[in-house]
Amino acid sequence: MKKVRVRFAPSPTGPLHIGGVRTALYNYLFAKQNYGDFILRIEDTDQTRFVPGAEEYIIEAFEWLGIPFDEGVHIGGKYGPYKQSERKVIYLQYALELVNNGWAYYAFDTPADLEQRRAQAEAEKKTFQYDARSRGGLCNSLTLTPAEVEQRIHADEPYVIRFKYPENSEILVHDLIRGEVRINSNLLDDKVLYKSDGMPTYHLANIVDDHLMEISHVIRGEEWLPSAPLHVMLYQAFGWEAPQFAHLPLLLKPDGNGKLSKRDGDRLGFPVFPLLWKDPKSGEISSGYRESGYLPEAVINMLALLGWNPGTEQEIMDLPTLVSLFSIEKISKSGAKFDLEKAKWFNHAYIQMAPDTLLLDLFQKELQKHNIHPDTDYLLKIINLMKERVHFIPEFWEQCAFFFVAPTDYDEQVIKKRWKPGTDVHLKKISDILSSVQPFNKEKAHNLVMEYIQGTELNMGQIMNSFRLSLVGAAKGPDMFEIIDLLGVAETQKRIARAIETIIVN
RNA sequence: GCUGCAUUCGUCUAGUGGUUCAGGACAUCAGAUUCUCAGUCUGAAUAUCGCGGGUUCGAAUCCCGCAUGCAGUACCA
Repeated sequence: MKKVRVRFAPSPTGPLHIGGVRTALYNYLFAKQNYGDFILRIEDTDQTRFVPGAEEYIIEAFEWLGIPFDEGVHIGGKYGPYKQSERKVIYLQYALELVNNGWAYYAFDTPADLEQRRAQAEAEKKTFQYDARSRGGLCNSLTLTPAEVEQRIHADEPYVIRFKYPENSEILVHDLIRGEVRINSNLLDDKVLYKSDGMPTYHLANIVDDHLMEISHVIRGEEWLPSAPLHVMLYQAFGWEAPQFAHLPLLLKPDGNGKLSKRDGDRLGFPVFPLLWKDPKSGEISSGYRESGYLPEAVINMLALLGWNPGTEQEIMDLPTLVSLFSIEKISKSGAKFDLEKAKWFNHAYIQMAPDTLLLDLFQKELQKHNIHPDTDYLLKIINLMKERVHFIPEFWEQCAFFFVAPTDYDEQVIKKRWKPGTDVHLKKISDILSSVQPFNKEKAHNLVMEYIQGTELNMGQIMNSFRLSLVGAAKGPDMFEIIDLLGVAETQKRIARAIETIIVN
């Protein structure tokens, strides 16, 4: 059997969309399951859309995700180069081969000419299509004499090479996900294969490269399905064996039904890109999963299940597990909406499974942003106490800040509800009780404080919440005596004193 | 407009003619965890399988039509 070789082929026109990441992931899973190769090819045949930094972004994104390539622009390989602009020289000969054997032709119509045709057709409520019916009336090597064609080319007149569809023939695309898709060639237009700027279009380049790189399976987004017949015909025209095709369903926006777009993310509060991206032209910033505090394993797991599932009830799966369970047959046919809540749940689950050393590293980076550099042991204790409450890495700061900085202001709602005249007296007493526990022991302190509260005939919630307010600044956080244990009795007493001083009840 | 693809709980989905008046997960709601918030645990509610016709003893599952949604329709990928 032929070796499985798949490719992920983005064009460097901006940051990598999360849908693209999923496409790449499915390619990777399929390749690895079949002991095949996973290749990164850059499709930069449109020079006008080139965006600096995009290629580096793509590579960095996969590094962060932990999805390695076997061959690609950044690592080379036997089938290089892996960037289409560097393969420029090879495409013309293939385009010419098609012209010579009658599968393609030169066309000299200018964009303006065609635009006019389209406008005219529209005025007549018709649609213009460059196809078997219209090509006889246009300016190309089918209507011009060979001498005229040669003369135009010699005069450096701009031209394109178009594919010549056979008239009225049924084209069959076999798709691994959708089964057989049929379309009549009359409905298709003679696509440009080779542009007047000397570059191939996607259609030509992708067929030539896939063939030369011995790609066995083309797994790509559904948006390519309409041009799949062209690709099938191209393989036929070259006399090459076509790879197998699988067209993936789209990733949809959470509200409405459209395709998930760049705008949706920041509008609805989740990233659409793996890494933060700053547009080099506009300076516009789009958030990334990495910077938003997602763990790459969680992103992969969540993405894998958006459009595929193993058919069992298992939801938490790491990369190796996904590799072993993946199958193209189980990919669903319809689009999947991104679900922020589920993503949150996955990330929380992965934070629970993450090794302390990783969490420590991530936590330290968060703290560095606030110029705080605490002791490692102290951090590890906080991580163990707090990790089950965090969904995203930045919460290690948002929810744990009070372990490093004493509160300066106190939640008004809580003051109003819990801080009554006399509260200060009780807190001072608790402060004294804490001093009496030598050495400090959280169970013992807990018992003594509870005993005291019972003696006061006061509601425990009242006292404990004002106490909490003094240490945390709000009515949230883990067990009070765990906090005291970490903060230390001296710091606790300082905070109590400060709260009493600051909070004055009328 | 034309062409193609799709259509099961709010969301992701299981299900491939019969122990399914449809199972799981997220979200939601309730209870528990005797300071808070979060988390966790337990439980509950939620889909007549887009609609209409067939085929069959029997259909979410097969066929046809319709509706809706999405994609494509560039010298972009």
